[in-house]
Amino acid sequence: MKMKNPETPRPTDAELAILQVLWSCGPSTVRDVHEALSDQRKTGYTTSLKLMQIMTGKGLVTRDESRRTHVYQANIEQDCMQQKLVSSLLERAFSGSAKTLVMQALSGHKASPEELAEIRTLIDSLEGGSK
Amino acid sequence: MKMKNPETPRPTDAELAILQVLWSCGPSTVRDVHEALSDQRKTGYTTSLKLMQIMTGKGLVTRDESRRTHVYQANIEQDCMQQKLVSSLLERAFSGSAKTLVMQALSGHKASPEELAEIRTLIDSLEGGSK
DNA sequence: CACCATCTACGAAACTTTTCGTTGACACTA
DNA sequence: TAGTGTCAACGAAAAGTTTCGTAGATGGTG
Repeated sequence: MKMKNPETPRPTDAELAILQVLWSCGPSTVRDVHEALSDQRKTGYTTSLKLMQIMTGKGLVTRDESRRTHVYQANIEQDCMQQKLVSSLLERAFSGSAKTLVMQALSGHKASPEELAEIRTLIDSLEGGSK
Repeated sequence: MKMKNPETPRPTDAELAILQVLWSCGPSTVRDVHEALSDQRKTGYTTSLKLMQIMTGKGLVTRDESRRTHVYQANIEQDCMQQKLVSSLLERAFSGSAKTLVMQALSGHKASPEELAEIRTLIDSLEGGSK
């Protein structure tokens, strides 16, 4: 077991798909994850296994090896990773302008009136807090 | 010159950095782009050249070869690419929930009151339009 | 013209990502 | 206990990305 960067790296697409499963299903075996992804990804079991081993090395996930069938879990909160990914995209494609990113997200994808109301509430609190 | 996908692929990080320069500076030579990136990227001139040649093959950029020094320009609008990237992130990391993405973007990065007001105006128009 | 600077093209090396075949260990069961 | 099935580990192949060295062409200068 080797220690790497204290900060977890940006996951690749395939790795992110696995994290999504771990976030939504909680600690899971390779078999569980592979089955959960079987409709979106038509790759073999050992591919999922290999990815999860690599992710363990990167610190993206941890695993319980106490039993023969290892149980994996995400090593970073979903919120935290989402924050990382948004920040990264913001820097790489939006020159840091959160406004532009939000406008693109809202104008390109329909959100329900309820969701829009929630966002409005957040904006209210941000404005209020900064005053 | 070979035709590829009608749809431009998602650019890599290095490619996106080059697109940023082309968007902000307009049509540019390899030399121009390389110098513009010289403080963020400490790679050689031929690396930038190679990337831009690859991007030409992918359809991300086009070039004017009529003179010895080729002039490159982005083959996709900045808005359009931003839309693609946000959509991609939305699917890969947010299960399609624009609301969650927007909330993460706004709560993690401060936007000015003016920007918040603009976003609010957009929300207003979205609510009005959907009614 | 001969030299020098700049540019494109080509190819290869290093690295990362994605994929899977094979092997050996382990557990269950007939 | 012998057979069957599942699992982790390993290595390697395939594909994509990033980097640069070198070569050849071109244009300008003395």
